[in-house]
Amino acid sequence: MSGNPPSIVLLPTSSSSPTSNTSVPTISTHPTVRPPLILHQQTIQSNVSTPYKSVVVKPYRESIQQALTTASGDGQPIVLKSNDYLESHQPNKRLALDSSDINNSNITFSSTSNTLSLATVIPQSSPHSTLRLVTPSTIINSNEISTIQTSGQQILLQQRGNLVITQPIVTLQVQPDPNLAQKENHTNAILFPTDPSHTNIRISTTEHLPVQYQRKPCNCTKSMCLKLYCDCFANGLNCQNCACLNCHNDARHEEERTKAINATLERNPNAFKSKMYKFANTTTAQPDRPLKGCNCKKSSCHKRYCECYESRVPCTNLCKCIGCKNTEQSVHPLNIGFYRSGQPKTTTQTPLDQIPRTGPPTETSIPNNVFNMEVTEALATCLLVTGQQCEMNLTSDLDTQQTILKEFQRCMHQIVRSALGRPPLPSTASFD
DNA sequence: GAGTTTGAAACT
DNA sequence: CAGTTTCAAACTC
Repeated sequence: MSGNPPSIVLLPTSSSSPTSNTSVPTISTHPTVRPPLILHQQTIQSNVSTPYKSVVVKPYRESIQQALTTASGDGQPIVLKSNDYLESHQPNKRLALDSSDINNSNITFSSTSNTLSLATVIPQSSPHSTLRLVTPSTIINSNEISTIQTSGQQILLQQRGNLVITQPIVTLQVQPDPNLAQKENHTNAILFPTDPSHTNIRISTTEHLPVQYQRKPCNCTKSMCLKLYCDCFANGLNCQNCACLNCHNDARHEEERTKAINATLERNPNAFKSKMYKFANTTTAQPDRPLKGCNCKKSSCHKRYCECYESRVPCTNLCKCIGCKNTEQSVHPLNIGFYRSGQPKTTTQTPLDQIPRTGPPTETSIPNNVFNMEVTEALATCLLVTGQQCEMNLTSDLDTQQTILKEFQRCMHQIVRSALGRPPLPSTASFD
């Protein structure tokens, strides 16, 4: 590690002042006693969809100790006290930092011997501190700029040890080393052999994610992926595993990328926001999620050329389309705003919650055609999403099964009540 | 896989 | 603001 004090360089982002000049503001942090880290954990929206790299965990206590030690800017090691409370190890827990963490200079990081760690101290009134490891100690290849790419956001460890956060939201997924799982269950104080193969960053894929959570690689040839033509860029993401040519939408062209972001925002302050977002039951524009109508002429808004159609939202009076067939009636309510970013679905609202009540109620019988393809697909979607949420919440297999079964039960009740024309039961589903 | 169509974004 | 051009994705064959 060089003699330079650690510093955090915050590049302008879409959520920071878009009109600020393009020079890079630098915020230096010099933690003295303990890393002045306050992280708030936030629920990750289910539109988190992009590939991320994961890191392998060292034993928890050791990693925290290393993080705290190396994070000390004044060279004084911070030693874990016996009464410091270590948050239980949650290997796949997703934590998010946002720009306020940076702006308040309450993020710190450690980098020494090519390792990167982040730890948090959660202030409490008691004399105990709660320590949370954000990233485990991770060996970084010092020969090149190393990047932890997470959900399209990234933390960039430059060779001098500066930390560049290029997006306001940074999510990190920490993947447990299967070899460690048993040891850590036994005790988190066992030292882990410093085998680099266990600590190198490795890339995981999103193949296990449902299709709607996967990001399609772009194929740009002329825009350098620095125009809104590029879907990656438009979504505020760096290109990754794309087939684009002459791509500048990556960490190596951060300066250009930042300029492009600023230029785009100057032209269109609503760039990088979901355009078609709407809540399922309202057409009211949300304050920072403007509705935008389509302008289709030939597709009848029934092709994916139409952004409304692709977003599975019916066209509204904001649209200027001609010959529109993408109406409230033609868009199945199960699909309304469900798949795309800015999902309206809350943890208590699923596609099945949106099933319209059909037909006149009969007391005990339901129509034969209740289980049509759409209902079946919606049911499958609910169960799939439930499973996905469990996965993201690190729910155990057993609990996942139970949760899915409960969701199935709830869906069946919902379907039957819908078929009988009865109001839906208040949903109590929660996957926190 | 190549060529065409489409509509959003960019440009004038 | 309107018209035109550029672009990348969707679509067709």
